[in-house]
Amino acid sequence: MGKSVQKISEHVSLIASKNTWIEGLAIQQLIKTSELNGMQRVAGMPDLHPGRGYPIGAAFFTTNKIYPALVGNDIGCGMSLWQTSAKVSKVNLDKLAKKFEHVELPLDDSWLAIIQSRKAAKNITVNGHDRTLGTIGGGNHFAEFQAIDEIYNQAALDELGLNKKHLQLLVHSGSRGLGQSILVDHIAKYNHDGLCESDLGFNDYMNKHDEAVRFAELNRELIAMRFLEAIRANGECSLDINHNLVSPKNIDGCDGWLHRKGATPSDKGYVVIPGSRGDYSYLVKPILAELNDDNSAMLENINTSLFSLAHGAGRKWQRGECHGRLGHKYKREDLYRTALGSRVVCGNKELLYDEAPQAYKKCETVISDMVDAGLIEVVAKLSPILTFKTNGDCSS
DNA sequence: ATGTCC
Repeated sequence: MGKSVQKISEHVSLIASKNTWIEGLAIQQLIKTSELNGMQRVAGMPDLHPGRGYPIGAAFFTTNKIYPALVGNDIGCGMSLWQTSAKVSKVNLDKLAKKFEHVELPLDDSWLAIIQSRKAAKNITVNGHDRTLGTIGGGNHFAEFQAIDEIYNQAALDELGLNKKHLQLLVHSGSRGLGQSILVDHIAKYNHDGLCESDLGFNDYMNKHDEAVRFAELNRELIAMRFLEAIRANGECSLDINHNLVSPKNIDGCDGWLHRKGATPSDKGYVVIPGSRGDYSYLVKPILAELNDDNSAMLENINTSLFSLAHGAGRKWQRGECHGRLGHKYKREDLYRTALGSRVVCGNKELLYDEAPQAYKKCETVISDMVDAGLIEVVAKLSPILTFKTNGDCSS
């Protein structure tokens, strides 16, 4: 179990076995970030990869101050899983792939009432970004129909109300332009110095941050609703977990702030760790310290992992270099089907290559690292059926 | 990541 937790320094750990490939630059960024003022502990997840200055796939625990730049621009980004009323056995891939022509446009006026009531219910008062509600965005964001492929813990699946016969819908998106504007405003005022709890801007950022988290949750809800509408099905949300956020947390008896950047919380119940569009995703049950207080080694792992897990398989290749690496071998048409037989809807050429399965690690290695570290139990394996990225501009 | 950078 200890083999998949690497101690990089006194307060920097990496949840990954020696065999799991992690880019050197990402480790450098992890160490650099650990040297920030007030930083108590840093934990890299097995999907750690380089970001813009700060790594992605990591959790950062500070006391007395927060670093909004560590959360990044996509405040509240996360994953939600919906069970649809549609049956897997009735899926016709050709027909299914054609049902999403309008899903990336702003929601039309027929959604106005539901948007207003859901905003009010979630205490979202910010205006000016409503046009992005219900839209997926770019990068690694997606909406993916999946089937439960293999079950390892039927009781857990029952607890979640999940049925193998039903088509599942996994949504990965965030707060779109809202989170971006909050970070840009913050950096313009405070640079990368972070904010002490006593600073005037602290509560202002945290209030805006918390609202952006709720906005991102609502965005995923509306994306799910419009995809369900597109296939004329009903659905129920099984889980919704944010992986980009900062929240108060007591760790090892110490009150502080836990920043998660591409790090899935392990203290919020069941989570889905998605593979690339050509790989399986895993529904997992985080193992809580309380359940293992008879096992000090496991407890220590849960603490050193900062109550966090990987948020995906992790990039192997940088964005932007994928077209060059794959272009000579794969034509554009080759990328609309995956090795698992699933389909891809993506109208943007660069995105099609950037998010190719080859650009990501095998999700199984990331999962087994966390199993070996005693952090999770795998509940079920989900296979992709149709991944929607964007209808996009087909000329690009 | 971004009503995206040229």
